[in-house]
Amino acid sequence: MAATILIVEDDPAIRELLSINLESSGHRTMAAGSAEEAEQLIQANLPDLILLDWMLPGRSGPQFATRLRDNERTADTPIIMLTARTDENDRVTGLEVGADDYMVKPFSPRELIARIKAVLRRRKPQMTEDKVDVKGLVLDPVTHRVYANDQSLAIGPTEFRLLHFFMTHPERVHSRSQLLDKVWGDHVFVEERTVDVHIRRLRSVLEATGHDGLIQTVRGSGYRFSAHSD
Amino acid sequence: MAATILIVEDDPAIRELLSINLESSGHRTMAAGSAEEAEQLIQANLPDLILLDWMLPGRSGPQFATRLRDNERTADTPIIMLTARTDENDRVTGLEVGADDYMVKPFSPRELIARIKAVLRRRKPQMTEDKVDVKGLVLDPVTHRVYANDQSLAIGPTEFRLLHFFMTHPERVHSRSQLLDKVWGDHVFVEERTVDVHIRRLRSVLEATGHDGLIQTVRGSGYRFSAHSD
DNA sequence: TATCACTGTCACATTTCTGTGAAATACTCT
DNA sequence: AGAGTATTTCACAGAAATGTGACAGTGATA
Repeated sequence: MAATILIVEDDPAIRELLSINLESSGHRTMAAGSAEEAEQLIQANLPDLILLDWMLPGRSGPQFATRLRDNERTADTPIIMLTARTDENDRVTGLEVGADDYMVKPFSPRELIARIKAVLRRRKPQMTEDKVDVKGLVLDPVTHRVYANDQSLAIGPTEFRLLHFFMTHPERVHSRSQLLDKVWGDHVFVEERTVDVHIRRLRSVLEATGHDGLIQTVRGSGYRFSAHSD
Repeated sequence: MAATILIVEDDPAIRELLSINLESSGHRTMAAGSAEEAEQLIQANLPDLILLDWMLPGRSGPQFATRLRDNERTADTPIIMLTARTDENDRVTGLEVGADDYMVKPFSPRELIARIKAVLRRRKPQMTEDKVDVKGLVLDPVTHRVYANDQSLAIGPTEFRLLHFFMTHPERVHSRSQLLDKVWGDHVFVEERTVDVHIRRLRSVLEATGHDGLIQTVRGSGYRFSAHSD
């Protein structure tokens, strides 16, 4: 579950420490000393998770978190807040502001890694290696295979990612642009109509076993993957 | 099943004793007196297994083990903990922390060798001397030979290692860079496309008996060795 | 030294996948 | 029904990934 993690922390020593720890456990890191710097980095490359110090020069951590939440592009990027305080109120504020978790310094690298893992599992389920099974349709990220009732299906790379995203985020409507962001990656410039075509391709693969009904069109909004017949 | 074993132990006498014992049973050894020293050695040369003393100057054994587990590069290097204590709690802590086995000093060299063998068998299947057999394709690490339906195949060293790795880690998709790490060794810098060429060579050897179908291309991801026809 | 097996890399061939425009079809509302 | 969208479907050209054969360098061996 290698992820790209953005560290926002003004103390260079702590920044470096975090960076080394995370890198050594297989993540990629980006580091920023201020909110402004962080925004630039995010602009260039959207991270999978953000570690945000409570105290920042200029804008405060919670303020910045709010801003990230309000921005569509970063609205569902998980945030873990770091703070030196032990005040319970901070914890509340932190979570209110949309942080996913909260860590009090000093903390062990082990705990940090564990929390990151937990948060990613909760917020970015398609990054894990768990098998997903919906109504006899099974997708296994490890072997990179898709089975419909134990029969293996031939599926292209994009359709595989698309299906994986759908299966890990079922029962909810995804607009075409959301799908482009999540499945193609943000910063990718393709026509929205392209999504339709891949939906079509995915459906025709699933048709063989009748699983194409799982992908529903929500006219005017996008598509939904749902186990309920309608 | 000669392996490279790193001994991390602060008492020089015990270190030497272990080293002699292991060497005499065919293993290569590296020795470190502290966690820091150990890290340097690991950096230079990744061992196949680590013998880790419970008590170390500076960082404790379990702490170090945790760190090794968190680091991607050493995450699946087996660890055997050594301790003077007999306290059952330690055993639990040790295993919780990710150690593969646990030995109470003093122990017989015989027992040590046996445990090492057992752990390697469990964690590094491609290092054992067990024959692997998939669908009539038999690889024998001891004689360094490959048979397809009892007919011996001429196969080069790299193809042999590649096939061995595949056969001991079947069904799972391996990216080109993972294969380079595991088969060529980490720290080796070669083009990713080189993997393709060796896959080609391996396939053409297996073609004679139709076993080439076991090696599957997963477009966009890497290769997979699979017994399932598809 | 000559020979031989093996390796890594490259260039080119082949296969497969992708995104797009356009036409066909479906849906909604008046 | 008919106009006005929104989606589905198709075919295709360009792009990207993989397969393949050749080659030169290396080291071992005779």
